[in-house]
Amino acid sequence: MLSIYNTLTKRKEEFKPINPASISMYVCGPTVYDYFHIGNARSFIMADVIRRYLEFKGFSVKYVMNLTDVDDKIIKKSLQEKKETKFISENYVEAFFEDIHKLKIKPANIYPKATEHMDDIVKLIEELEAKHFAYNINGNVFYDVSKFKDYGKLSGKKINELESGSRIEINEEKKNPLDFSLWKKAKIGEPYWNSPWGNGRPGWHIECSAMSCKHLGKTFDIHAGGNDLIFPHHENEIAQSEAANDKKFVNYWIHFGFLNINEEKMSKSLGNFFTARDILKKYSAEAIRLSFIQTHYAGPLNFSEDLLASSEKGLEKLKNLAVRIMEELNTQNNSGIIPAFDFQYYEDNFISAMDDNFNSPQASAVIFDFIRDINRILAENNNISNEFYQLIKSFLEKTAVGVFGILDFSDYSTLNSVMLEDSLIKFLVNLRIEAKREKNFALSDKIRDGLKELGITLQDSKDKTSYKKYNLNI
RNA sequence: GGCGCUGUAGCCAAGUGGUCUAAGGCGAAGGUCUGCAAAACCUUUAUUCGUCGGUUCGAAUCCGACCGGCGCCUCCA
Repeated sequence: MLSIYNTLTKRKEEFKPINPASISMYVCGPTVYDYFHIGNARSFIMADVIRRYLEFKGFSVKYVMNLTDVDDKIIKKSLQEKKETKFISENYVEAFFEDIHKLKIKPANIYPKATEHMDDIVKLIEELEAKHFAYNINGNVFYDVSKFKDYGKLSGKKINELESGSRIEINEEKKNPLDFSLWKKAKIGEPYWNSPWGNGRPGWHIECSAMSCKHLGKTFDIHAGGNDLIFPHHENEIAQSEAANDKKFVNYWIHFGFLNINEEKMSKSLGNFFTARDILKKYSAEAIRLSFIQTHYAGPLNFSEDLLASSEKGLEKLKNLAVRIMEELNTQNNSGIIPAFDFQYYEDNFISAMDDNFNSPQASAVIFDFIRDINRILAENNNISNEFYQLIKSFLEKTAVGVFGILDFSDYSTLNSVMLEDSLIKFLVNLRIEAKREKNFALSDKIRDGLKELGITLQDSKDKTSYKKYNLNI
């Protein structure tokens, strides 16, 4: 049974999909005014892991991630760089797709853009206006928070307490300081769209209500995003959607913890800001993913180069086993033994960890236990049948490859191929074996060191020499 | 001021009433194997879970106080 911690109820709840044949999941995507940072990457990767696990469980998932391409920050950037907003947003949309591809994030089914849903947005605001949840002041339309009686139910905030917080900027036009913009009147030089209230653009929250409803329906299963979106963004989405539709907006709210640098929130102003793009220049996507997977999604994550380096090392174990499997599977051995090994035990443990609110750190521990125990079996037995290697592979295919995305067997599939490069390596390896036989260790070491410089590592075992090519992804 | 999260080995990090004399990764030490390496395996590395009390047959896990760290309430994943 899969249980999920729901921010709305502050409890772990059994996951009951509206329609088990197709789970509806919406994740808040980026505002495309810059390359996304490593904190964004954490949310995107953990949402990806959740999505992959739901698919592992046999669900089909309709996964929607919005791209916010109308926004103050985009306008600001366009003024700074003296380029059209459309140019800025398109540029960073492209960069976004490049980065998530590099991070091995499965693409969403739909990436709706705000600029392509203006009709839906305008229609939603009109509905809110007709139901008296919205008011128009000189072309600026606001949501009247006082009309929505459940306001604050997600974030646990109360309207009167928020007002006394006094950190809210007073806007003369608003009836209540907490009221938020649904439609902003265009200023000179800003991009605008036509509407019943004049030329303008949508407020920040309305696009998500409009687009999620359009693509997933008035009520859908899962809505996920970073912790800081709980208030006001998600709170306001609920207010808009439920006021307009008279239906519960979302069944399960999932929120991701922050990524901190030196125990502090990463932010541009603190100067501890890293884009995913920059991190990817130095560390593999798999190491980034494993670093995140080894911390629970809801808690804070202390990010550092040490963390990535330690994940990179941990990954070696997994890769070494994968290489070995692929080598063995390239030989024909169907007559060997099949050692006793309870694959089901590991799979059951993996599932029960992930079923418990996606406890990926525990599930990753199951994979590492599996690797250790399999390596022991491989060390203790000779002449193992390919069938056994196939079973190992299929466990890893389901877990490390399928759910976590930290391994890709296709990286190793050409390892023992008949390609020229491999033939040459084999030739040198055989030359070295001859040298070793003649106790000419100076020559054998020279060959090994020479290959090492080219990124090829040799490993001797009792009866043969295998090799490993680094930088396979590059 | 309001709301919420958090403090577990050298580092990262699960576990939230008994199977915990506490998983997993990194690091460190020793060993097996090897011409030497590498890889892999084995052993060791927290009698203890911020501090002090309480509840309980039993607590890292519940309650209270205290000390420390962080976040949200304003754009933010």
